[in-house]
Amino acid sequence: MLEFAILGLLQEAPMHGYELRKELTAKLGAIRAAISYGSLYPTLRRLQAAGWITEAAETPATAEEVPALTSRRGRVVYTITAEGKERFAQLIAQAGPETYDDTGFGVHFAFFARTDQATRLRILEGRRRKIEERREGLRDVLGRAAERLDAYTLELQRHGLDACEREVRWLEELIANERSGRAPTVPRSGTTGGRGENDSPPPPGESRTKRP
Amino acid sequence: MLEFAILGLLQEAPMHGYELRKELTAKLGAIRAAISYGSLYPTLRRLQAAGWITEAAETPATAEEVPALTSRRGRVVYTITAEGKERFAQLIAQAGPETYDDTGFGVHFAFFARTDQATRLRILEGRRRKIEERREGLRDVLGRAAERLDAYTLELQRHGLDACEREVRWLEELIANERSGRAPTVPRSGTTGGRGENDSPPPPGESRTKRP
DNA sequence: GTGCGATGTATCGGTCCGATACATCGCGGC
DNA sequence: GCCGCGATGTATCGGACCGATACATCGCAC
Repeated sequence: MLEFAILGLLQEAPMHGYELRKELTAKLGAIRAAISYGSLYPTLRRLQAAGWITEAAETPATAEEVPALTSRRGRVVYTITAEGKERFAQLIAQAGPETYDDTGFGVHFAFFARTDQATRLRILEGRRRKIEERREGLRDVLGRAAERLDAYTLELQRHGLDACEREVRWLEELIANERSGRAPTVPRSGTTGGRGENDSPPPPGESRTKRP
Repeated sequence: MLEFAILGLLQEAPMHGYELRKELTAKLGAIRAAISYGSLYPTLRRLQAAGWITEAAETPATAEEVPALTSRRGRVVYTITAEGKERFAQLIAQAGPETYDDTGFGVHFAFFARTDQATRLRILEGRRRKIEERREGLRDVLGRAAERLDAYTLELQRHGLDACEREVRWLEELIANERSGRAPTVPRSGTTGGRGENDSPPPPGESRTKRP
């Protein structure tokens, strides 16, 4: 999962670890807490060993300009390689069962702009199927085993069931949009925040790269 | 987390591993997938080593009745000890930061029937605070960094923001109920499933033990 | 009689987290 | 002038948990 996210992000621009974590947090903030350095750095090491990324000490501006007096601990900038891009494409193509769990789906969705439409559709439908199964499980428990459980546990299941139904509806909208080639914008019913007129959806293009 | 859940469940009845997993899945189905044996068995080992639980080969009915012909691999039944109950109470009392993340909160909530009211309130408020923070983070990203992100990432954030707002409202209801001493039932607006008149909320008592 | 799904116990490698350590930089307050 | 403090930045270590895998029994349907 982390591997996938890193390869995805580094395609937008080379970055050093700290920056990577910040971007990752911004992009995935909806689905998981900030990722830990205890996972990030070893993963970067692993990706470098595999040849998907290269690491390079940051260039000290114009080299002569900066006096080596302070000798600041160089930031290590990571850049994705051609093999890394291939690897990313390959990871997108093979959507296994782990692609449909909460984290896996979220991460894949976050990089849908780099995913072809057929795969997007496949993933959305796989996720829907998975959530429908969870929903049925919760309905079963609430129906059959309700008397065995205390009021708090039941309330938890009801809340979970609610979330499932809501997500299925969300996915349905996204799937419908996907099929009709529209942008991934789901109509919101005023409940969200306040003003809701700042959307202006861009077309679902694949390109989104920072160019200096 | 697993330790907490196991100690909580074993207070309802002694169980063997497979059964434990099934009950755990039923009780926590709303918040996480089925737990893995790769975590369950080592954890049981650890709990036994610490003295919180005892393990015993299942008694073969009336001993003489059953012929040892088949010599079925005895199921190992785990029973919580007095120290284990103490440990559980202690784990409830000290609600650290990990009590408020998604999984931690869910597991604690599932055992609210064994938690005193003051602690319930504390945990609910801690969770609310945490979700409010996440919500603010998402609003920031959607407000400030919107133009940097693609349409899919934005849609993901919006969906997450929605979920946050919904959960905060849910928690508000639960907190209000808790303060007024009512049962943990949140009014549902028909959206859930179908019939919604089978509630009959029991009083929020602490007792819920299967007695044979 | 035989295959097959549920029941049941168990291990292993790998991913990820949380705590911790350490160093630099810029800024505001004293 | 200088001191602390929060942001920036890299890194490791132990432990929790997962997914795959292995292996054995039981009951039932075909």
